[in-house]
Amino acid sequence: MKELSEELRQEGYRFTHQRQIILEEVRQQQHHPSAKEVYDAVKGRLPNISLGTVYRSLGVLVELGLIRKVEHGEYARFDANLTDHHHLICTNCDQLLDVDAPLSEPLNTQQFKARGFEVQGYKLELYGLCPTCAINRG
Amino acid sequence: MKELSEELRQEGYRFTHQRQIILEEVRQQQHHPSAKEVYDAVKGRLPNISLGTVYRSLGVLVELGLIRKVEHGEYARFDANLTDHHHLICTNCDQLLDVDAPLSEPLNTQQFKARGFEVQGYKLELYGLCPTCAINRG
DNA sequence: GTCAGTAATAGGAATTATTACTAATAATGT
DNA sequence: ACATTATTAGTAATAATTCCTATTACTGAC
Repeated sequence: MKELSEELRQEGYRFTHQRQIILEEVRQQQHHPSAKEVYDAVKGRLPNISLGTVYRSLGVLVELGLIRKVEHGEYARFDANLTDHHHLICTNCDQLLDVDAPLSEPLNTQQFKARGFEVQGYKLELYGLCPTCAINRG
Repeated sequence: MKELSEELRQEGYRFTHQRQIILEEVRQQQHHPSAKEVYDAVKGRLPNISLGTVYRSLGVLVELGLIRKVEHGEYARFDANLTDHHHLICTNCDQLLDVDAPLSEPLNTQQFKARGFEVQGYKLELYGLCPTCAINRG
């Protein structure tokens, strides 16, 4: 895996301590943290970090493709899991979970060509019960 | 199709003039209007309508399943097209368009059961070029 | 139709995620 | 080390959405 410093410099960005810590903290969180949650986590290591810096850094990291931004509900969440996976929003407990498996049959994006659409990618969001709620509710 | 008044009463809501007009206006818009755009359109017919009423009514209509809420970007958009369809966000012109065709091969939601997920539904968002931009950019 | 009960509304204030602004700081190339 | 300039901390501004309250107007019962 390429170094963060290299990735940043390649795009004309500077490699700062804040950006390194922020990326580390997003990678450490099991769930998908919001900007505020990243901010709180980083504050333990950089007490003077500002929320604006967190937002800006997260934006840069998304742009570099080092993390993914998941827009759901009232605030954005950030995801350092770059493997091909989908998200499930539990209709019972409202958690956002990784479904660590791509589709068993990859989506054929060519099927939309006949209608004039040139599909480059897609985002699949699943709704239903997470494993815990599925057991508890039968 | 069941009447709006009946749908509302069935869930304990009242049938108001505002709610009827709001539903009509969302149905009339070709694109996917934001709450503010619905508000502006309704204001032509009900000059004293308040933005809060629009938000509350849209929420009720979503709850009744008469319209769909599409969360994308900085504000929510509303969609009265209830047919099985997906949305494409054009990476060139940033428009949100209907792709009036479900998948040629329906998504098999059972494939996630082995991992403990009880999938009830899904939302597919496509990224790429809309027909107009696809032609202009080759 | 009239009336009482109460959900819904208009209008405006409050909330809150995110972005913008600015002087001070620190990463970078030489 | 030094000059350049992107980045930061701190704070103010923005904007979508929700909340609050007195007033209005649906609704069901008579």
